[in-house]
Amino acid sequence: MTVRVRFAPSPTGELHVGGARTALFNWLFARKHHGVFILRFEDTDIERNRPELIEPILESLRWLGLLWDEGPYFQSHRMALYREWAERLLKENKAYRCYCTPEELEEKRKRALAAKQKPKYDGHCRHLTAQEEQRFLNEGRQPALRLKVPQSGTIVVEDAIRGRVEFDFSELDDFIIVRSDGRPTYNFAVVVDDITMGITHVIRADEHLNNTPKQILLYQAFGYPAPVFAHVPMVLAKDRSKLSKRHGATAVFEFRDRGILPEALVNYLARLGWSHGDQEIFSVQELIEHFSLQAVHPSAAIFDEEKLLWLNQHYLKTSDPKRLGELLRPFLVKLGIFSEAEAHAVPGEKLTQIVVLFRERAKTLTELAEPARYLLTDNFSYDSEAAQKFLTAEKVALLQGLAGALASVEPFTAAELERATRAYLESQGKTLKDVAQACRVALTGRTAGAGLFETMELMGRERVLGRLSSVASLLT
RNA sequence: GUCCCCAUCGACUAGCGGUCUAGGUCACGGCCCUUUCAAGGCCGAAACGGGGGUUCGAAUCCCCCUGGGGACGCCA
Repeated sequence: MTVRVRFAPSPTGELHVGGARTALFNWLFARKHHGVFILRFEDTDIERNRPELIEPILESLRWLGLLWDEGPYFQSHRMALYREWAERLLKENKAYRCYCTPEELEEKRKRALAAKQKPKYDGHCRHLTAQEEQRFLNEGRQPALRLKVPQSGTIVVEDAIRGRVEFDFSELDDFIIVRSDGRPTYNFAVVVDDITMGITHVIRADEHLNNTPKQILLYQAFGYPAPVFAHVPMVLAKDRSKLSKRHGATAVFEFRDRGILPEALVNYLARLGWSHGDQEIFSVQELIEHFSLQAVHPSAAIFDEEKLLWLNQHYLKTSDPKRLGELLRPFLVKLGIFSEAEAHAVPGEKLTQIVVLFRERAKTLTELAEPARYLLTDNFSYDSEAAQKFLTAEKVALLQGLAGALASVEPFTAAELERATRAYLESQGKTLKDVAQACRVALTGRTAGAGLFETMELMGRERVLGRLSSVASLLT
């Protein structure tokens, strides 16, 4: 049987890293088993739905490379189907109409909670007579539909990650499957969808484990075998609480915008809660090859940005510089270094050179783009502390002399520049160490950076000579 | 309150009864390399939550406690 899995977000927020990991596990599982990865939007909650979020979620998945084979489907387009399936349960006497109002139910729930009891529906409408129903109808009440749940017994969930999990029917109640306005509830729509879409493996977040017995009951009511369930552990913030906005970046887009590479996020997310021996770095191909639900660690995992950053740097160091250079352009704009048009006009070769020179010093594309400010423009500032420390009168004189020595270097390459610089310093009885930092500050405004001569080459003769000879103006 | 899940270094994890004086990675500390910062190399500190069992033997199996998380909606 072909493996068919689905990722089913609800369009109530951006795609966050927890959801992204769930999607990734589904995708990997599908690819590994040559199966089908289906995308489905669970948008039956008309109050909280935000249709404008659908495209960003799709774009997040595309950016991560998690392309779906089928869909996206929308539950909101499948209302007739749900109605039909609900009708069937009603006809077979497996479900019944409930005329209790949300207000009445809320009242009962509060009372139960206050009495420190588990809130459960009391079966009030389970055995209504025709006259009673008519009376409710006359009052103008719109019934919801509830599933008849056995009062006793147990139901077993065989979870691919957690093993056997047992639930007692006494924990369950006759839950609502269709709202009084005719829209299906989550548990009902999910099961109808998973059955009709032929889902073989339900890989989803841990928080749904408690819903699973209800869903299995629905499978039984419909007379279909349940799929394999796999509940993946939650992704937690540093303080062990559920990841949320107050913890900083959580949305996939935020990481993209900060200059995280998709392959780094994918690698990180895959390795969060899953492992394959001691291996840390995985290509997508390796991930597909080695992924298994059995190897998913069952406990919740804390999202560690430091490790993500380390992986990001790894991919910055090892990816094709040309590709990375092109990725830099939007960051040039975002950092205010260039206008859109200017960023577009920067020769690709320059960007590639920046990548090669700085990739070992940057953890993100943002950091990688930063040096372009002093490399490619004159609109940069000097670190006054550094200037004060390194640009002494003696050093300034030396640098001005150096400007003269470098004026006619040909070609203007790192190797030639180093030769000329060392020769000049030797003639002055100085070493490179004596002037390197001062020179760096004069050229870049800062004390940290790439190799001095490589920096000069990339900067170009005009900027180097100009900055060295005008260095006196920086004296304070 | 009830139910469910989880429990190895600060973090992610390896470990699936003896090979564990518990391994790897991130972060952290030190040293080396070095024109700075990085990168890299080497070294180091750092964990089986507690208590009972089972067993010749337990990080590994069972129970209890504790701790953390989740669910208990006409939300998903």
